[in-house]
Amino acid sequence: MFSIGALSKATGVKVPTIRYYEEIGLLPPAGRNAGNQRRYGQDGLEALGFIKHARDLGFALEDIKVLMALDGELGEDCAEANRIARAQLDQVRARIARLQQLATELERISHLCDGGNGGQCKVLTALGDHSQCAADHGPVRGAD
Amino acid sequence: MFSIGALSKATGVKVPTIRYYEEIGLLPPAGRNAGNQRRYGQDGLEALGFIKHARDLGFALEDIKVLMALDGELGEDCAEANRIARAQLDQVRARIARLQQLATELERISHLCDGGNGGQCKVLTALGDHSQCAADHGPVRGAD
DNA sequence: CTAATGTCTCTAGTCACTAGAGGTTCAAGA
DNA sequence: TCTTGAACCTCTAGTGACTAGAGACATTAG
Repeated sequence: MFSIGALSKATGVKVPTIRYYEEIGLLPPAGRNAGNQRRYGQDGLEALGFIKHARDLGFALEDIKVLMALDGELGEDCAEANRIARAQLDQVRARIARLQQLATELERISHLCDGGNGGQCKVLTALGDHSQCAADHGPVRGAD
Repeated sequence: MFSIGALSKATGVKVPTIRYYEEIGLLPPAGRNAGNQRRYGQDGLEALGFIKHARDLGFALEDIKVLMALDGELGEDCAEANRIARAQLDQVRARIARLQQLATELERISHLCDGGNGGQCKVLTALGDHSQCAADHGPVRGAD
């Protein structure tokens, strides 16, 4: 039996985060001891480990909820799990492409300063003027 | 003179977002017409354009605030602007590296399903078990 | 003049946590 | 057994960068 602190150490997930996961229904409500403190068994450890790893891979909590539900189903729907994983992969690839454009653009802007300051900051000018951009970078939004 | 809607169209920043920028002090409070509606001039257009472009490049609103303050200073502190731009570039590069590891890991997990389902979903197993991972990917956190 | 669209303020919701207050329980040492 | 300090409890509020909606007022085209 683990306390919440022991579970936290074992998984690397912070204590308030574990409570938060329980609150939003991602983790089933933990059993309590006589003093109302949470106690976890092996299944709790495994569930939180799953969540942690999936989060590290960039999955949204909603996706993780679906994946965990699949895990409990008869036959474990591999197709659906794979679909979610591939969708996540697509997102990650898209984000990489996007960030690479930004890196290129930022490098360009950054080099404008290398030659010194001719009365006006070219970095600020470049940041203000999209039309100077080589590529048509759009916005990057969304989490990890 | 632009209305807030016209400014929105001109810059691609949504109307509530413009009001939000004003609220947090990123944009100076707009002048109002007789009916209490915001009216913007060329300077408003330029300021919002600057913000939009910087946001597209991934800068945080706080950084943008600093950059805009620099822009108004005598001599325009190029060194400081450049420092912020380079810091942003470093962040972007780090995020790219991180995401590339994740993509590799997700590809591996995703391929586990290609051979069909032998009674247990290997995707779910792989997601649950970090020890199967080739690289030691950590968490990816933080916005763009 | 009327109807439709635009704008106003205000509140609350999003995501995935994080921080802090104020109180209770546990575990180890004296 | 007592004490102390760490760990735990619940609850509220804050983060960043918006987004959504309600209900009211303003503008504009026909």
